[in-house]
Amino acid sequence: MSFVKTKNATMSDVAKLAGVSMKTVSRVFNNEKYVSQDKKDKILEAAAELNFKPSLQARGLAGHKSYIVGLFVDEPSGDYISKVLRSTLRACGEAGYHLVVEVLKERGDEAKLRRVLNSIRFDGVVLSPPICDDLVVLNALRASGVPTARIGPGLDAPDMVQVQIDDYRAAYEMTEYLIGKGHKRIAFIKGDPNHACSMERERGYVRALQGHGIPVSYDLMVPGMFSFASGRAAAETLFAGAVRPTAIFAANDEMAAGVLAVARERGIQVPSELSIVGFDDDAVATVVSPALTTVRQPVEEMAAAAFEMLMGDEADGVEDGQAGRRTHAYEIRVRESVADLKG
Amino acid sequence: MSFVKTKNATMSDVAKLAGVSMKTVSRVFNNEKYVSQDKKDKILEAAAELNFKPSLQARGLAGHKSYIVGLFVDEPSGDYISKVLRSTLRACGEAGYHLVVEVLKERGDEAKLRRVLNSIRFDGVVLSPPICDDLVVLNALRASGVPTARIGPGLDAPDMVQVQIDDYRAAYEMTEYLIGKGHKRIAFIKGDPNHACSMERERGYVRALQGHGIPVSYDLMVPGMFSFASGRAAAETLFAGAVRPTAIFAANDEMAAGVLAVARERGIQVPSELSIVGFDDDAVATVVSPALTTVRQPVEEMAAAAFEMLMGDEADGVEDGQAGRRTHAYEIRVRESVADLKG
DNA sequence: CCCCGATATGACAGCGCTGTCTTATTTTAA
DNA sequence: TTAAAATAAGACAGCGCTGTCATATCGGGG
Repeated sequence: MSFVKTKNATMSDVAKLAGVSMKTVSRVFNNEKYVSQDKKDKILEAAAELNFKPSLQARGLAGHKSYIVGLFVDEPSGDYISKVLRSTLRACGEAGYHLVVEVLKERGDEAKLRRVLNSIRFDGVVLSPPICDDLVVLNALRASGVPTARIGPGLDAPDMVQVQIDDYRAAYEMTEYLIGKGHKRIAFIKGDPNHACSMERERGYVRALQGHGIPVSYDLMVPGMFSFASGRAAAETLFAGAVRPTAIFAANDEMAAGVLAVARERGIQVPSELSIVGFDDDAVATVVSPALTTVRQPVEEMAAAAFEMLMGDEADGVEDGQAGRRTHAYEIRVRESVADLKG
Repeated sequence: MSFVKTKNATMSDVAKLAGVSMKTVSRVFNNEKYVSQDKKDKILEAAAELNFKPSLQARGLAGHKSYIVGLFVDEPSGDYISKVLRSTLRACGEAGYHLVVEVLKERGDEAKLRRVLNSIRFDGVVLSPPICDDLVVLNALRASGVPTARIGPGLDAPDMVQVQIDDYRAAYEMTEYLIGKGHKRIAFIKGDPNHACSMERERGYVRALQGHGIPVSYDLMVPGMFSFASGRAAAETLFAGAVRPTAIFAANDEMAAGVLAVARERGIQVPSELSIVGFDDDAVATVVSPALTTVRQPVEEMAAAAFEMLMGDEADGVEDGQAGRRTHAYEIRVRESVADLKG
C-alpha cells in the first residue's frame, strides 16, 4: 500500500473549478456577505471536491486574523491546567481556532515571551494562574495589542477579560462550615505565594475565624506550595505541635491529600480524629479515601467563559477599553473527610 | 500608564538598518552558511535593536518549514497526557518549535483531521494513545506526508517514529512479582480495549500465570476502561465473587485507585487482606494510601525521545523509508500495596 | 597567470491568501 | 421616475518571508 502525497488544493484551484474569482471564494470561507447562493453552492462543492481548506499561514499573513489562540501556562501539568486546556481546546475546535500552548516558567520569562509574541500573531491569549498576575507578561501583552483573558487573576485589569471565583468568600464559607461542625482548632495550610488566590483563601480563613470569635493562631497557619509534598510537610509540622488541630483546611486538594497520607501513616483516623478539607475539587479529591470535602471551582466553565468573552461574536470591547468580567459561583462539595464534633 | 502598541519590525527593516539585503538577514536567522561574521554581527545587533523576530506565518508560507509541531490527543486530561504534553512542550521550546494541540475524539474523527491537516502545515506530528493506532489517522498523515511519531503504539508502522515500552513483558514481570510474593488468586482488571497496550498487558498477565502453572480463571479477569470509576466497578464485581482474590492487578493506576477506594469502604485492609498493583506510575499512585506498587513507564523520556527522533538534526529517514524506533525500559516500582504471603 | 571551486551577497519572484478599490447590477426610498 | 443605497463580483497589490538564480570576490593549484 502506497500513499500518494496529496498536495493541498489552493484557493485559486477552487476558484477555477467553480468559475469565479479567488476573492469570491475567500468571501465564502470568511462568511462575508454579498455572495449569491448559487455561487456559494458551486464554490462549496468545488472546495469539497478538491478537499480544500484555507491555509492558516496564508490567512495569517494576508489578513487580520490568524485563527490562533495562545494558552500560556506556568506548568503544563496538574488537574487545574488540564481542565483549562480541555475546555479551551473544545472551545477552539468549535470556533475554528487552533491552540498554541506556550510555557512561561518563572516570573517574567520575558525573553521567551517576546520571542513568542513577535513570531506569532495571536488572535487572543488565555493566561492561567499564576502568570495571569505577572505584570511583565501583562504589559508585554498590552504592548503587543493582543486581546487577553485571565483565568483566576488576583489583581484587576480592566482592559482584559477576567474570569474568577471569589476565593475569599469561598474560603470564608468553608471555614465557617468547619466551625459549624464544632471545630475550633482549625489549621490552615497556605498556598503557593506566587498564586494570587493564596492570599485570598488565607484571608477568608482568618476572617471567618475572627468573625466567629475564634482566636487566630499563627502556629496553626503553615506554609505550603500547592503540592502533595508540601501538604505532607505541612502536616508533619502541624502534627509536631503540642495540641493537634481537629481540622485542617488545606488551600488546595493536593495538599489536603498529602495531609491525608501522613495521617494514615501515623494511624490518625480521618475524619473521626482529624477532619481535612481542601479547595478546587481537583481530581485527587475523589480518588483518595475518605473523599475530600472541598470547594468546587468550575474551572471548565470558567475557561469556556473566558474564551467566549475573548473570541466570541460580540468581540466585546476587548480591543479598546473595558473587557468582560465574570465571577463564577463556587460550591462546597461535602464528602467524607469532615467529622461533626457536635453530633 | 498607556501602552504603545509595538508594531513588529520586519525583516526588511532589519536589512535596512544593517545595510544588507533581506536575503542575508534571512540567512542569519536560518543559520545558513556563507555569511561573513561582521555582517552577521551587524544584523544581529540591528535585530536586537528593533526587537525583531521572524514571523511564523510568513516563514511557513514562503519556506518549507512551519516551525509548528502538532500533538494529537484523544482526551487532553489525565496524567499520561500531561506528561507527554509537558515533555513535548519543553522539547519544542528548546528547538524553537511551537506546539499546536488538537483533540481527535472517537476513532477516526476524519472530518476534523482533514480540516486540520489541510489548514496547517505541520513540520511533524506526535500521536499519543489511543489514536496512535487509529488507521484512519495514520493513513491521513501518510497521505499528507507529515513526519509522524507515535508514543506507545500497538501495531508497528515502519514509516513512522515509534517509542514504546514492552507492555507485555512489564505485565508479565509484574504478575510474576505477585506470584513471587506467594499470590495465586490474582485478578486482572483489563484496560480500555481501544488502547493497544490493553491487550499486551492482558497477555502478559495470562502468560505469566500459565508460565507458573497457575490456572487462568476468566472469572478473575474483569473489564475496565482505565478510569477510576471503572476500577471501582471492577472491584465491586470481583468482591461479589465467591472467593476473593488475594491480589488484584489493574491495567492502570487509576483503576487500581478505584479498587483501593472500594476496599477501604468495605473495610478490606490493603495490603494485609488484599494486595493491589497498577500500571503506569501515574500521579495517583503516590497520592493514595497505601501508595501503589506499579510499573513505571518513563513517559516523559519517551515523549522527548519521540520528539528528538522526529525533529532532531539527523532528520532521520522519517521522510522516506524507515523511521526511528525505540523501546524504553520500564521499571517495577515497589511501594506499599502488596503483601508478602510467604512472610 | 588563468581557471576553478569555495565563499559571500543580492535581485526577484512568489508562497496562498485578504484588504481595498472599482465596477456592475439590483433594490429601495422618495 | 430617479437618486441613493444595497448587493454582487472581480482586479490588483502585497502581507513577510524563503527559494532560486545570478553575480562577485577570493585563494589556490596547474
